[in-house]
Amino acid sequence: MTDLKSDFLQVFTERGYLHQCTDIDALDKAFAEGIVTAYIGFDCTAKSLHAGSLMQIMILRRLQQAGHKPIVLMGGGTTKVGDPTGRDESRPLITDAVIQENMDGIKKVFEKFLTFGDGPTDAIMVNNADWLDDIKYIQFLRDYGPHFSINRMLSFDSVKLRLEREESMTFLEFNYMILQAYDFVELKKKYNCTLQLGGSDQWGNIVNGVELGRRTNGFSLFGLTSPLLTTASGAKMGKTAGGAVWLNEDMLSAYDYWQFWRNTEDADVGKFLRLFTEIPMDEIARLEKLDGAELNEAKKILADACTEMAHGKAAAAAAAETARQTFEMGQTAEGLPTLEIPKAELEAGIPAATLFQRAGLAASNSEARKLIKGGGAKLNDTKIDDEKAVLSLNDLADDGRIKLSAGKKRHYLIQPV
RNA sequence: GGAGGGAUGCCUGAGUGGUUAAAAGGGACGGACUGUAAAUCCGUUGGCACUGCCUACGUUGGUUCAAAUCCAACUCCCUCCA
Repeated sequence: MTDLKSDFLQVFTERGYLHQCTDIDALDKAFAEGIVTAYIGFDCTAKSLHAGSLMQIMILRRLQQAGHKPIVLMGGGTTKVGDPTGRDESRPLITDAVIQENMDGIKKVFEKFLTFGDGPTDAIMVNNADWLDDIKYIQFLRDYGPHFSINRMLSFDSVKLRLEREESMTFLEFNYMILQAYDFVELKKKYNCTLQLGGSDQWGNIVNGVELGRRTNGFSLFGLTSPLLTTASGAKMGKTAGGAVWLNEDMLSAYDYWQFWRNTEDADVGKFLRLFTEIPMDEIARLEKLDGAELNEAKKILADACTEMAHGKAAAAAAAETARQTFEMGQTAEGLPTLEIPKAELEAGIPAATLFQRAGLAASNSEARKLIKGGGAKLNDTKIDDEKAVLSLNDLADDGRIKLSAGKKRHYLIQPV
């Protein structure tokens, strides 16, 4: 690989986003010469994206900062088909109404990371249902079918793995890669989009689009992928005790989001700082060299920066302060997640296990009881010994609340009203 | 259309009439040690009104004192043949 000239690709490489490119020199040239329009597709399978998609979001943000135009492609159409990539079995079919709802939720995230508008480098968001919904089947087959070889399609990982594992794959899913390829061509025609970005698992799909564009219209398109992110211990990015690390605040509080980043493994701190923050490289180099416990400072900076971007400065500061009081001072902090409960109910007495369950610290009463039995449950920072303990107004702390803790990290306030 | 194989808890996977809420591993959660890290060790891992009861081994029905285990039908998956 020759030296890169474009700002974007330099940053892209140095921060660790680069995995593969169809033609990096030509792409570099394009970036250096003018505005490049690039897109990433997102599935609408949930109401919010989670941390697993954050790298792709950051890439679009970087792209825009470097003076190029990002397109967020919502897979309103392709979600109806379902991407088989990395899937052991077919996804359940999602209805149009759910897809719409999911799209609305996902949009909110992008507004925090990108600037949308009509300007030359303003981001736009488009929905592939706009062109996929009205495809004429025979026409489509005749126009695009001849450019896809079944032999080749069977050799793609998304298909091959499924076949090897002896899992069934429907014709519906088999078509996904064709539609994604078609998306790229359509975006080129509509918006002069010449680059598709994505995770390395999307490579096959992306290459298909590049080739389809060349064969049908002689377009010169590019594909650029980023590594699939796992933590140092091999876990998939974006999962934690409570489930997925959602980016929308109504799905995961800013405090929990901050905690997620604060709990990053040592070995990942440098990588995460590069990928998920905009802290300058020399500063990151300094931070990741910190030794032992000092590295915790770097984790806080990481958590601050990430939370700021997703939830705003104020929310990030509040989350950091809550964490500081809770973990460093051992106090009961204002900003902890709080459950309100009618005073009368508490007066009558509530089993501790029930309260843990209602606060979401345990999935069921049994689980809560096991937590208490295992010595992991605390009431106002004191271990609960009796799994049948009943809480009442007598258990309120001096500030009139109850603090419940499950393990060392998960805390909840119970506020009588 | 025909022949054969299969479906077990969050996942992988053992179990082929009672001692099975179901081996083992993984994951997850909790504890100890730490630095809100990793590694390691220990414990827990279907639900509930919890020394008991209920639900569970693809679905439905049957045999039996007793079924994840035997039988029948059905559903879905896989392989081979046409």
